[in-house]
Amino acid sequence: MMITDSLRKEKIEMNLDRNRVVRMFVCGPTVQDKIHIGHARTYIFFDVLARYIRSRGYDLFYLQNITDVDDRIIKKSREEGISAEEVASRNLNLYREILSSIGINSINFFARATLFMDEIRDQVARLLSKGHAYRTSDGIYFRISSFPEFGRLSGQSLESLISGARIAPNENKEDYRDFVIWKLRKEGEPFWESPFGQGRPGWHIEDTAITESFFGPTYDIHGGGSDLQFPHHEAEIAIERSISGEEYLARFWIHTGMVNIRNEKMSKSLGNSVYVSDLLKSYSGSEIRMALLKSGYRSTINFSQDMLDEAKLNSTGLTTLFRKLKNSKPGKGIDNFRTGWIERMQEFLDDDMDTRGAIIALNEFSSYINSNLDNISQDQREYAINVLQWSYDILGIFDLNPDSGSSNSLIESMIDLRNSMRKKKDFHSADMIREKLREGGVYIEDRGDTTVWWIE
RNA sequence: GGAUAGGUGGCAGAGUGGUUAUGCGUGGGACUGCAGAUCCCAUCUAUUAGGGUUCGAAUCCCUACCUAUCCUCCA
Repeated sequence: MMITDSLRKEKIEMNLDRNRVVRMFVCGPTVQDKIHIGHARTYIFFDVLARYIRSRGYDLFYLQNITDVDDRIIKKSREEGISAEEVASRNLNLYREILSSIGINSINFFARATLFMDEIRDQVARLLSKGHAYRTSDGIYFRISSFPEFGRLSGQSLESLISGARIAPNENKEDYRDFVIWKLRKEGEPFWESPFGQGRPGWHIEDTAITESFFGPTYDIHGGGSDLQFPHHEAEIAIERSISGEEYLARFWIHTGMVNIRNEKMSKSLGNSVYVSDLLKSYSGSEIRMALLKSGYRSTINFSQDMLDEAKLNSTGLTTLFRKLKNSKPGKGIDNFRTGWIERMQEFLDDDMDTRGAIIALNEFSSYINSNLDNISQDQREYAINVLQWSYDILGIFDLNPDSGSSNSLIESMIDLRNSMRKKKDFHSADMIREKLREGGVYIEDRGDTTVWWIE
């Protein structure tokens, strides 16, 4: 399959190896607060990518880090009078609940940074001994001048970073572009022991320590939001390659676009964050997935209520189709029945994970089956159910509604009674039964001489 | 100022030289006792502006204007 590699800045063949584990790492959140729709966009995309790669016969290990110690978490712990560890644990639990609500089930391991202190200290020590890092009075810094390729991923040259710089000067640093890898302990902050003094890790080195301990110095896929390209992913590359001497850190770099609100990025200061937990009050996880997967993964999404409402319609349509297929009676079959729908979706996904194209193909499939629903044979019906099942497994943009049509003698007999009323043209009584069923949460639909029902 | 994406109908959003996708919306029709779902047809005189290349440009080139993201908090 083809994928746009952020480092090479072109669409290239993603040649993975079926004979060994495919290693994918995606930058997870700092567990300081609830996650917003922008996080969801990124994690839903990589969830689909992971599912798809696996469906193609690869054994993929999907690793995600969790930043569970940082300035914002510490700030929050002070505000609430509880430990930073408690803040992090609480938000991590919330995070995992939300992931499961939006159908993200592909992550093999969540690596909390604070559980990898040995590996972090070890990386700091190796960088120091190789001359890639140095001590100051407030911490240990990575020496950016020792890694000339810094800036390649984000298209920034070291020089241009000087002219556009808007960072506060720090006289402790040799060069203000240097970044911290170990922060020495400050009063009232959590700290860990280390040979270079009590303190806590800098952000960038957490991820390299985690990936090195799971995958070694190189791995296959590194993903994350495009806002992490600079400086975070640049720093990861600089750290790990300085340590390993390898030509690369990850073979493929994949970045998702931002989700904007009214044309602006979500941020705390603008107060425009849309939290997933709030959306889940009105929309299902699969509807949220539909809304986000309808755009190409690299494009900026301008979030709106309309977008979700439209996705909800799309999603419901597919759920309805699945329900009908499960309940309808087979017909004689139609000639020249069109197949190849899964292959068509695969073509889209093989071309830079075009989920939007795959959804369009799925909608066409939906129209086609709906048009022929009363005529398709048992085999054709099973094929159609397979297509939907496959789409559900990979994209997760609608629901399979397992409750519908299962045998329930009370409901069935009420429907039989209603249909005999209808035959006698006693529509008043028939409508009353329908009303009663609806009060009990049972929806029915007359299709020719059969009646389909489901529970919402 | 630098880097990177873009600017397409009422809205969202494809399309890298030659029948103007697709979804939502809107109008009409079919089906139905009704409802629901679905299907069909139509509709919205759409390509930021100005030049250029070409038989032909949304697509390639130039200029201008505009927008977003990044340039050490960030998914």
